[in-house]
Amino acid sequence: MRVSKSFIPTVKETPGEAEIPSHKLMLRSGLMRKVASGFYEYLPLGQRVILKVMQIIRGEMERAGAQEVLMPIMTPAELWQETGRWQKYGKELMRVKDRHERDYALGPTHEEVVTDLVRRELKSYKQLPMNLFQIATKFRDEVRPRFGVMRSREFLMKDGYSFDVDDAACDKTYWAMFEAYKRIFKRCGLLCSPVEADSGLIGGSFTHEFMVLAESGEAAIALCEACGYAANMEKAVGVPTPPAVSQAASEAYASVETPGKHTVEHVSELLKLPPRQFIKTLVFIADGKPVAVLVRGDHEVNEVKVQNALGATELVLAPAEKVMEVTGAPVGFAGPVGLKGVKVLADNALKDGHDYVTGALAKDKHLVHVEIGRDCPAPWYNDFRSVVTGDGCPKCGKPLKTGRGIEVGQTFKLGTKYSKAMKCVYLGEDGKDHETVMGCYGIGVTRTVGAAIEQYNDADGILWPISIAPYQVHLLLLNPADPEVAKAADQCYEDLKKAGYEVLYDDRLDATAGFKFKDADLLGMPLSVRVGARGLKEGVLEVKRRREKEPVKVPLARVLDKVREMAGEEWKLCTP
RNA sequence: CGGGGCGUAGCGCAGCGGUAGCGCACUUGGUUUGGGACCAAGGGGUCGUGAGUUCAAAUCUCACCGCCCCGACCA
Repeated sequence: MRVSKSFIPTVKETPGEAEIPSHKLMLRSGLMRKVASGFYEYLPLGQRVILKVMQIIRGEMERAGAQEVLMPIMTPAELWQETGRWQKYGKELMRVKDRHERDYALGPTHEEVVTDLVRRELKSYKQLPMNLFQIATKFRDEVRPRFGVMRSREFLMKDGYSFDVDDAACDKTYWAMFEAYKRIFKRCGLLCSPVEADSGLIGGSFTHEFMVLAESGEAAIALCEACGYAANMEKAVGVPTPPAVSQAASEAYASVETPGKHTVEHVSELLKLPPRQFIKTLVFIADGKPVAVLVRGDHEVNEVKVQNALGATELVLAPAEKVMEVTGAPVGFAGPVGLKGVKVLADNALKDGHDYVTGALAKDKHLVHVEIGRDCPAPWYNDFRSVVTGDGCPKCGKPLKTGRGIEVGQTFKLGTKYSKAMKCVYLGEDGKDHETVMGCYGIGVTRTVGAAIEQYNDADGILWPISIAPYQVHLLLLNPADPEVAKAADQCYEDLKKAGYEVLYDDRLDATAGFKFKDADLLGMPLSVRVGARGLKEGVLEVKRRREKEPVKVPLARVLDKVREMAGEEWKLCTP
């Protein structure tokens, strides 16, 4: 493609609306433009990247035995009512009415639609397994769209759904999809790790999120570099650092004055005892009932874990008045000793410690030398806290790291949740009806593009992995006014195309060499070939990898070889 | 939905009661051409919308709309 004939509106200055690198660069490099908050137009370069990601996904899904279909974006309300999600999905579900006032939802995901399709066609176990996917536009009316394509209201998603005869068969499909996902992201050139994630209240199911590590990621994760364990913070388990005191206190607990000190930090300073020796007591309201959760002073309560353990549908931190009512003291002085009428949960990390400091259930007072079990009833121990840096890996014990990630895909074993609600059954060998066991598998296509940029950029622009780069080679004509140079560049363009490369040829007459270099860095094609009068005098062109600082001078006749060699290096980075 | 910020030329911004500005981009001509060239001449605006205050509003007041950030939320 000749730049002179193409629609690639690059801009020098970053539009004010963009905050994170991928968003800034997608606008600056002319990949997309915004129509309204959360809605974007993808321009030719952006669309090429999207198509490449889609092709990789298609290839791997088919390789793993899934078949592509296309379902409607607009879906009848009745289907959503069958599973209760017409209500449950809330405002995020975009709803529209047709001229007859019938309700529809613009699909945010397609479990209902695909399950309806399959139940209508599925008769016998002989038709299973069935694994269908589509790549289509999805709508989610996000409360706060942000970061460009990272959280938009309309986006491209690959969504796949599998139907199996039983749990074991579903597991097999699940792991096949899991492997396919690893290959997909690797082929896109992404460093991506599957992490265990919270599966909410759906019992017996499990799920993995595929995370691209990036500062700007919205999800917090914990990972072990030693053994590869990785989990979403909602789910991650850590081996706590040892307790401050491992010997039981010999003396009875005693009250100390701690006027105005209502945080662990402040009391810790006052008493000159480490936060690890504290019991932090938080009061929550779970489905209307107060519960107290105890964690060590250097730990934080993980609300998702508490909620799951209680089986509660709603969990909120208790307001100050409620804390007063339950503990008889203002916020900051709660403790387990003498606490009555409340269910008490304690994090496992408290189990091995002794001689704790805790709130005294009275204003400006704390207790020291507290022994759980001696001074208060033994609470319900479980994992109720979030992993912190320094915790040990639950698998290998090495230190865990915490970081942030962008969720580009998720695999989910659904079980019979939808097949039961929608009666998606098949006739088994035994002559009886059985519910299908389902899995669902999503990939945010547009988000994957953003994540790639998030992972690969520098001060000058994007560094595309070759597998998803809009073009593989960026050819720069540096002296367009010089007929010799122009001729050589034209020839090079033809040669590269003939050799099978996708070439973006900057043949513009009105742009200076410097301008073209800047554009090339911004656009980020993995390889560039520079044709200039300077080099031509010596009979050479310059070939450069975007990731390298300096170009390599190559004799005219050897340019194709050099490009092939460098392209080969780039492809290695995208090969599973 | 709560808190904060911003809407002035395509983009980035200044102006903050008295004639609408700057840089980049764009058009034309000329000189240039290896890291976002230079000179000259141009084109482009109901200052987000609507009310109000005032002799006079981009500027002050109110309402609405839009956009961005933090939070809540995210099968």
